[in-house]
Amino acid sequence: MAIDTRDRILDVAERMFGERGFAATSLREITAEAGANVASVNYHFGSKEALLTEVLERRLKPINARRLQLLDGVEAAAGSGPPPLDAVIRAFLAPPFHMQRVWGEQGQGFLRLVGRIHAETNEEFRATFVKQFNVVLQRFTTALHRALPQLDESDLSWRMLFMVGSMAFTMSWGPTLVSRESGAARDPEEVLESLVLYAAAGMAAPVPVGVPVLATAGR
Amino acid sequence: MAIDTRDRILDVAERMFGERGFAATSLREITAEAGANVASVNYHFGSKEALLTEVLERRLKPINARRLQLLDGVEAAAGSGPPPLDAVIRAFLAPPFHMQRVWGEQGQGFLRLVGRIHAETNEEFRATFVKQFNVVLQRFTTALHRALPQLDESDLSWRMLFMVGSMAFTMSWGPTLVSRESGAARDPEEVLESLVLYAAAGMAAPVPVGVPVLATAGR
DNA sequence: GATGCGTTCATACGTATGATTGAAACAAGC
DNA sequence: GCTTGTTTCAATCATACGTATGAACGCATC
Repeated sequence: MAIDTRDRILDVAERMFGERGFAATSLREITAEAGANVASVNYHFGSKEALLTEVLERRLKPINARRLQLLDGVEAAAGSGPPPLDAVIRAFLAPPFHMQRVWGEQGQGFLRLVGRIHAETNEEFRATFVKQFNVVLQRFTTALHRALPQLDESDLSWRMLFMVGSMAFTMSWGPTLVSRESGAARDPEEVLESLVLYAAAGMAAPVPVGVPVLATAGR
Repeated sequence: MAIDTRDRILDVAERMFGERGFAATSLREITAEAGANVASVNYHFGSKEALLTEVLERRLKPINARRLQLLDGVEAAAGSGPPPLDAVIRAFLAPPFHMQRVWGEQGQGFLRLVGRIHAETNEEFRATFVKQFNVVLQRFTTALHRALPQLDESDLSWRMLFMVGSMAFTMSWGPTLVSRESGAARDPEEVLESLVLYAAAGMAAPVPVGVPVLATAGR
């Protein structure tokens, strides 16, 4: 075999988890396709869940690191003023799309998995996943708040949820769409730019009119 | 028991599929909680997959019917002119949020399931799901195209993907977020309005400038 | 060429799964 | 009160699962 058993397992698991989901993929399928023994997963990773964690971390760490790096650049360029909205958004959205190109076909499987991971596994695992994400989220929340001072905390949180949703969904379904409708096919970079444009406009949408109800005494 | 075994199974399955996912939920767990025998699922529905189909259709049919009904109203009001963008978007997004109120807590479980279903099950099942959705998608694509004539077909498709992504993600994660950060908590109707505002702005974002390839992706 | 160590292997364990069966319980019509 | 059709039940099926075990292998180092 060309590469390490451990890496082959990671690659195959990444793709299969992305295609069928975590629970629906058996270790036997993974190891069979990876040309390894069933026991090798438990030898190298300890358990199926630990394998998933490893699959995610392998890709997620550099992505999140890159996000922070890009944000650093954006904030440095902005000096003491508010950072440009689209630059902040691009710093957040670009890394996964770029990795897609760097990692090739393998990376694509991972993106689908990330799109899925939000929906799969149990609550505690989601918590682990979110935790890893928390530093990034914190930094970008602050930056976006500076770029959009007219939004209150609640509006900003929801709009970030919307943005992440678009991203996750695009990662998970984009490949399917591209392969089906040739009309909509485009380069990942183009999709990224479309998404940045869309998200920036959505983020900058007018503040919701102060609905009279407003029983939120807490603020 | 108060109601039919069949309905009890549907209710429990809806909630459990939403909470843990399809593959990770066993028929035994469902029937145990529903106070029914394991065999009852196969008696009433034929298989586990058929149960999922039934769970989805029960809620999805009225939602999609309502979407088309609302769109009819919007288009009738617009006469021969282009329909207002936010009205079209609201016609699409409102039904699931309204049903959430009508159906109460049960409906919430369903929304999470819908948010998930995009990511779960095999490809063929996704196809079935999409097919049911196709008429709705077609109608709304046309309407949006009339509201946004400056967008070409490809841009429109991608932006609709972004919009559906926000919606699905919000359905799946909204409840979790609301329960965690009390600061972000709000009425489903308010969330809907935020989402409509966000999506309308994103949809109406300026057409992407025709960038020539622009290979300088990462600064 | 023996030793030690990281890796891979065939194989088995106990459990859980979705599905099926045939009998029992039930309700309704006559 | 028997009949008929529907629904529920306990029990069982074959299969698949994640994990564990201990022996074999590859290959350095001595």
